[in-house]
Amino acid sequence: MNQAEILNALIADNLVSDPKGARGRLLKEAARLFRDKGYERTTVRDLAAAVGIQSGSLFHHFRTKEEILKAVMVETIHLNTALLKTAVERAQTGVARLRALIRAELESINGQTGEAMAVLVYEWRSLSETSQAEVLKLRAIYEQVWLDVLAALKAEGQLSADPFVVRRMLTGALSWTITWYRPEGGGLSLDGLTDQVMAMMAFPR
Amino acid sequence: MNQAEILNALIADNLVSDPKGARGRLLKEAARLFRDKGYERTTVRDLAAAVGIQSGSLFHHFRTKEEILKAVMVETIHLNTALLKTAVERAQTGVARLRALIRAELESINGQTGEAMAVLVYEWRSLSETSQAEVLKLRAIYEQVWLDVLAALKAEGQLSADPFVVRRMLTGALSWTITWYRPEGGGLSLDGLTDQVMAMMAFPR
DNA sequence: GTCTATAGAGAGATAGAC
DNA sequence: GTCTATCTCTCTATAGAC
Repeated sequence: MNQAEILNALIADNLVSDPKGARGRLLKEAARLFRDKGYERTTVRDLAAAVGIQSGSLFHHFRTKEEILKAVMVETIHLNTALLKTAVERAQTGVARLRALIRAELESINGQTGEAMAVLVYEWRSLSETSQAEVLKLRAIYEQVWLDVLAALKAEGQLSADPFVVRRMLTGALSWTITWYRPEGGGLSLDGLTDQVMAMMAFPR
Repeated sequence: MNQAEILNALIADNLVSDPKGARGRLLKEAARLFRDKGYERTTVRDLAAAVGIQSGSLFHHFRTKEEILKAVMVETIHLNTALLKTAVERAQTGVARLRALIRAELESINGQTGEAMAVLVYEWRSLSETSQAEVLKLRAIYEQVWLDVLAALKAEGQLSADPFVVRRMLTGALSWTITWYRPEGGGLSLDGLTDQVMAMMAFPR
């Protein structure tokens, strides 16, 4: 399954909105605005204008502004969990699986769906506590993919640090790339960036 | 110079407000509130209540709410640059200097001044562009301390990845600890956490 | 499903008394 | 230097016409 096929399967299962529909288009624009200006500084008027309607019309699709934020986050996790699982299945060795995860997460953050991933990380506090709990449940599935790979590496003796700590450090390091890495810049490619991360990490020999 | 002496020297130079004075107390509370609720969700009424005055009285000390955010950031950089420089001066080898920097930054983030460091990282977008430029100049001094140590390590052949990329990855990884690391928890100490970061990193042998 | 119009709440900031 | 009182603006959300 390639990226487009994964997306289509998720749309068919109603886990992700069709980006061609009204809801999908709004969520895409919302993710971009939330990332650029932050959730609090983005007004419902901004959101409506981005899809060419009046602010009152938004509330036909979503009951509250916060519901939009939550939808962005939920759909982002569904999509990226699917992408992550596919990436890890293809790799054959422990180290290759780790590399595949790093590559996939860098792509999620800096690729087309990157706005939404950044929102997930940096707008967490703007979500109500009940919504946070809901999104956290979905996020746990995503995190488990990472932890399984890291725990296997540790068991093989390829990793000396604690898998939980390693994952958390990588979460911070990889999500932070959105603030400085510019894939268009011609300099470092996503593969090159992945190489750099792997080169930083210790694998006992 | 220990931590208290460094702070006193900065207060004497008017680079950091005395935490016993009105301005210093407000900035301390502001940092805590901005970290917990975010800058946008913290009202001037919240800020005033935290130091026991009415919201109108705030504007005798600061012209705008944003000026408070900027002051938090500026004083935080001054303090932590001084702490970082002191930490690196004490270490004797390249790897020891890197360890000292990691330890110092983890302490800045998770110690007493941690709220302010988190504000610096996560509320950046709330600062006006002109203020951003000003704070960025100060931040560059802090970053240069890191880059000098990493470049020396690279020259020694102790580091295979690019120093700029390594620093950025560490920025993300270390600042992210504020979201999950709980020093009081009894589990991992700051030294233990530093060990984990060092254990993750590759130093060619 | 989108429009216009607006309700209702809360925000940052100001003015003048003390 | 802090108070009370309040101005003005902007925000989210609602109501009802089309």
